[in-house]
Amino acid sequence: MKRTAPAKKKTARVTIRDVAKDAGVSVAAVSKVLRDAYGVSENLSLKVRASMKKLGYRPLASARGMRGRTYTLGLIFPDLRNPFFADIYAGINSALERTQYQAMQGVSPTATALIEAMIDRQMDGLILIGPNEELEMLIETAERTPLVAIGQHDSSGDAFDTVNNDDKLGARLVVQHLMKNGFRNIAMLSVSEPASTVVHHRELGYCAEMTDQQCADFIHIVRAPQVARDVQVAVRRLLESKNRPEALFCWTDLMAFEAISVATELGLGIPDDIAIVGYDNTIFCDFAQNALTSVDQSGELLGLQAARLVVERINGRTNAEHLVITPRIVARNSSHPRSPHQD
DNA sequence: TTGCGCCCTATTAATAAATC
DNA sequence: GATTTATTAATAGGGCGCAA
Repeated sequence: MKRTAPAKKKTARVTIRDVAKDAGVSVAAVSKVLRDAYGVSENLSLKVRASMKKLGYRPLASARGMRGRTYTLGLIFPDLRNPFFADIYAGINSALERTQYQAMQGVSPTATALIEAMIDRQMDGLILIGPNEELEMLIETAERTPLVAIGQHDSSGDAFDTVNNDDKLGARLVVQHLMKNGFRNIAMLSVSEPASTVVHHRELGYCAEMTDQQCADFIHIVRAPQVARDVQVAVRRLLESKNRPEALFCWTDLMAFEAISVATELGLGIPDDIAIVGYDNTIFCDFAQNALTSVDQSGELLGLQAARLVVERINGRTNAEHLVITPRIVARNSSHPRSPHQD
């Protein structure tokens, strides 16, 4: 029995053809208006835009993708809990505001599957934030799609662009600041897994400055998995130990807040019993109960530059740019000089 | 099951038409 | 005649229908 052919699905979607017909111009003319391409009169542009508005036309990303552009960027964040990533996101958004590009986000500590998914969906370029992938893998990805990494210090050659803050300098600034305020026995709270190049650089900076300040004997790095419970256990052990440090440099604000919480629970005064410094200068540093000294690495600027670079890559730039932003310390109560009547 | 050809939608190179 | 503006035809990757 002959099966009746299914009725041809009538696409409700308005296409460039419908717009062209309505405006009385060619589809190519509409395409040019869409892309702000050269060779379109003001008059024609107005006509086309009026028709697009009237018909509610939206360009179809997949169809644009066939010709090489979807005007979509993929952002991959390692997690959503750290408010620092919101600063980066704000920067990316403000850079894209005046462009046709839209950013789509994904969240995964191991970006590999998400990278594939975004390439499958024909994203024009990717911005990876704090990627933990092997350098090899990043380079291989960069061969397939324009790529910019924020927070990746390994030398990538020309394969992809990087945007970083000077993490070694940031850590040095912390040590210098604490020394200036009278703290010499400074421990560092770091992360064990996954160990990104960012963590590594902060540890290097901490060690280098401690050595330069003749305090190499005090160098003490505590590494905990980036899980609230594990951090609390590690901090508690450190603060309860016989040779408790005078100050604790935490590799992110998020860890510093954990440290503040544990210190408070133990009845320790901040900064008289233990000074605490974070990194990222996230909004919660300003809250009175935290008053956390931190390093500002301007997440917004990092995001803004990354977005600019990836669009440049998409437009054909092949040589790499490696931007480094200078961090600055923002002092608050958590690291003020200790009260004079302390021993 | 395989393979051909068409369709989907938007862009672009080549070309034609309009304007100064 | 030169320059600007708009059109036509070719094209992209993958899904789908149809014939072999």
